[in-house]
Amino acid sequence: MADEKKPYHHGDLRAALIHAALELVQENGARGLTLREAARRAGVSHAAPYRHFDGKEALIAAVAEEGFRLMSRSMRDEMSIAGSDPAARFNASGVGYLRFAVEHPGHFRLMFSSDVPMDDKYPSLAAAGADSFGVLVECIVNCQQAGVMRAGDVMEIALLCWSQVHGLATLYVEGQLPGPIGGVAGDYRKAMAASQFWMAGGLMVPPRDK
Amino acid sequence: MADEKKPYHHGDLRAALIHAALELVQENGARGLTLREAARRAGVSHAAPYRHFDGKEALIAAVAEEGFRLMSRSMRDEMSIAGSDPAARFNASGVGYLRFAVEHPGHFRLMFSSDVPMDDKYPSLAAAGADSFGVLVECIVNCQQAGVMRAGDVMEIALLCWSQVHGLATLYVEGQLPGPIGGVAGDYRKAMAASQFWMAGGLMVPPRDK
DNA sequence: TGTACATCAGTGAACGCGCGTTCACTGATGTAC
DNA sequence: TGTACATCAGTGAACGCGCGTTCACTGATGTAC
Repeated sequence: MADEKKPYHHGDLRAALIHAALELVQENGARGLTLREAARRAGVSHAAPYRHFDGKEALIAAVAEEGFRLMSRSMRDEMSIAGSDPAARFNASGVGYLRFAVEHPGHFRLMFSSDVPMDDKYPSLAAAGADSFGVLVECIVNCQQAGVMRAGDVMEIALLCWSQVHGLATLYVEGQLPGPIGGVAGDYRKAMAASQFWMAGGLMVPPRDK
Repeated sequence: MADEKKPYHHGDLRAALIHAALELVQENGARGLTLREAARRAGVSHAAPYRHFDGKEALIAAVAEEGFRLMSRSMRDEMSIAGSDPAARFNASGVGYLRFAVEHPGHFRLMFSSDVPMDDKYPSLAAAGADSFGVLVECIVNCQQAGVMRAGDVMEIALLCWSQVHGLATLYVEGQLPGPIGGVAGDYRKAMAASQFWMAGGLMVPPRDK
């Protein structure tokens, strides 16, 4: 890729820039993501990106959007493997979420950082995010219909489920977990199994009705 | 404060810098935190901070450390209000965590960002973080001893509890939540009540033993 | 109580740096006739 | 098939900026005698 004699036109600079941006985020966090360095890695002058993105913000938006798409895919992949049982699929969506975070920590971090613009200026980004959330909602509705999850406001339940998995993912990805529990969280299948146990009511002893 | 005739010595520049740094993070995120601007706000030349901090990293560490202390206090305050019942205190620790995040979103964000150095270079920061975590662990142990929480590896349980609350806090603080559920999460007492319900086994219908 | 001196907490100029963005430009590509 | 021309995708120099950090300095404070 670097040894080819360089043609004047890059071919797919847009994709190359997104890819480079990702590497940068992975390596040095959001601070490491600069237009100039991304251009450098794509083997192109620092002004070239402006042919494909309005500015830095637009590049970040594109990276985040791709992230949500990859995450949705990861969730759906796990769900397919899980088969048709609604509870298993619900659980699998969480596994997919965690797997994405563990495998692409930098990407994950950027997606949920305050650097991504949440304007109406990037509707396709918003759509990609909504789609990921939709996968979870769909799982919950299916569980409710199958009678394996209590009835109740779907959004509220989704918030709790999302929080659980997102919290796990965040703490792991930020490296905030001390050794022993870092290991548990890093093993996303084990972590999901544990949280599934929790979700099934395994943690607290329900208070007796008086 | 700004109208006093300025003495040559500041008085408590160290604290003033931490305070200014916090404002900056609150206003413009981690990117907005610069030594020069913090010095500016403290009414002092841009070189003065070097009398009190080794460099930017040390300032960030100090800010994060203060954050963990405030968070621990918030948790303990709620626990005191909750009284002596172990389950109530456990729940209150979560309320305190969420309250801190809701009331100091910028501080919270910084504390868990990858900008805070997690070297051994800042042992008091590590200690402050460990103390916060210790509050949670203590609550869990008390619940187990009182028989209101299942026995089991404390660290693993702590990880799950922490994830739940941290996820809620993070999603809220990052403004990632769409309108309706953003409201639920923003009301930290309501959110904790909901997640408490979950923890008590209210979400999934436990699978029947075959 | 007064004085010499060390120490401490600030100042302000200067450094080098990499950044985002703009601009006039040039090389490559595609299309109309 | 050839040619003129519009369009597109890059280049490279230049801009202004704010940053972190260093340095020699000076004003204020405290302490020993």
